[in-house]
Amino acid sequence: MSFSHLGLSEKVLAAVAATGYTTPTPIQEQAIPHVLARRDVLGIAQTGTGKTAAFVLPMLTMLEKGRARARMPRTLILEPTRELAAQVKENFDKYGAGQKLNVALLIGGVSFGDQDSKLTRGVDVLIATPGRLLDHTERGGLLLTGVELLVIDEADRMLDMGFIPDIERICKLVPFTRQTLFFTATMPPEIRRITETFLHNPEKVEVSRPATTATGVSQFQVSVGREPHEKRETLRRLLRDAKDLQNAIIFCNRKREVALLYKSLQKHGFSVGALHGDMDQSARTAALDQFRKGEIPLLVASDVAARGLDIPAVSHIFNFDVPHHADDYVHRIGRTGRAGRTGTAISIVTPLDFKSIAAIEKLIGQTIPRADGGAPSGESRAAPPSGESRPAREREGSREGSREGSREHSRGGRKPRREREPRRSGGDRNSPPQPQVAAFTPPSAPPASRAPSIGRTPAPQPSQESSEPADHSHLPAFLLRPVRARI
DNA sequence: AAAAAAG
Repeated sequence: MSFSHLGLSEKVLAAVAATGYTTPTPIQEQAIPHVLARRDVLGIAQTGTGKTAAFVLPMLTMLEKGRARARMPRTLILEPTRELAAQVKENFDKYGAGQKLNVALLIGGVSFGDQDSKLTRGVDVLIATPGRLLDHTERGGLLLTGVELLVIDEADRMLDMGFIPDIERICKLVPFTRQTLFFTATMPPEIRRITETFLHNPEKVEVSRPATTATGVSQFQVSVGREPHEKRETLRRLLRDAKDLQNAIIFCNRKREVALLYKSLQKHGFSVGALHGDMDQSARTAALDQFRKGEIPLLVASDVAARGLDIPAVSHIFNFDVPHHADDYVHRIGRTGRAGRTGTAISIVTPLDFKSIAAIEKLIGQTIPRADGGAPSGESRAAPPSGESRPAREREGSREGSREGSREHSRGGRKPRREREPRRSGGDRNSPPQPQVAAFTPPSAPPASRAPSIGRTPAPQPSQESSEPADHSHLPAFLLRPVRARI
């Protein structure tokens, strides 16, 4: 199976080849020919399935002919969040490098004027979030009557976010005869209804979605009391003890909590970024960039980061707060274990969260093993602590690429288990000497007094005190904030 | 109960 017989242009094939991809994903293989045949497509797929390229590549092929007129974009892509919009833009930049295509990003939080002047010059591809797009159309700087192809991405999420009325308005502004590509991860009744009005005789393309959680993701829960500081202490300990932790997204339910936890982790010396919707767009972009590049290993985030964001190599997800919606849990932990990799997802659970956890377990059809000792409900303690994710590691065999290969293996302390030193050095070869390590030694301990948690792990945990004051001594170097403060 | 998106 290769890209070459899907009907893509030479230029696009060359661009794909240049990125190193050789085999289309199922959604790409199924959708691309239909898109090129100018059919409407109903795509049921989540991010991580290669969905974005499934529309970007054929669009690039189709756009090779013709050119844009002022204020009249030829194609329009709607995304629920600014970050997703930016991510799609990057795809056009990557695959469309050889084409002199005008691609514009219309999102909130950034200069309106720049966007307007770009529209004036004419754009082939407009990628937008609904609010800012409507802002432009209402001010008259944008005409959608020339749109030949409309992409509605992450439709179910737009529904959750209350965007559907906006989408309906936008759909009235584009020609009835346009081609429409509609992507959604799920098919709730409301979404089914709008597909009937937005799409004309669509080709349905469905890829087996990991309806719940990817198989390569080891999930655990850790019980704590309800005091905020207990959760923070527990998180720090989990971060210190996690095995194979390369980077992690730490989800909170509220923006305020994101800000708070971010500050707390910073105070404790962690190299951490934050991401939520009340931050400046520039700060959002910067945080995400740094996290993607590996400059910052930890990202505290609201659910703005829960869906769709494509960060291929997230090793750990922490739910600092258990999401109240089971769906959100699935989306959050979907940020790890991507592209066949393995990952670990750990939820910090207070007594207030039992109902949510029950709902989550029901949805995903499995129980989430406890990584801690005392199960308040008087249950087992089963699982290995935190990042152990033993099954994942064994399955894995060898780590992907050498990229950051050095970081893992850092665990110390615990049982030696399977020497892998030889491979380690191999893996390090290409990476810069990484400070690191010795780190994950079972640090001078979890607040042993603190009941819950991982405290009782196989490893003998010296019971000392971890007094709130920053105790960096046991942090893996890469988790540490550089001395010279960055901002 | 909260997040996101327009200001």
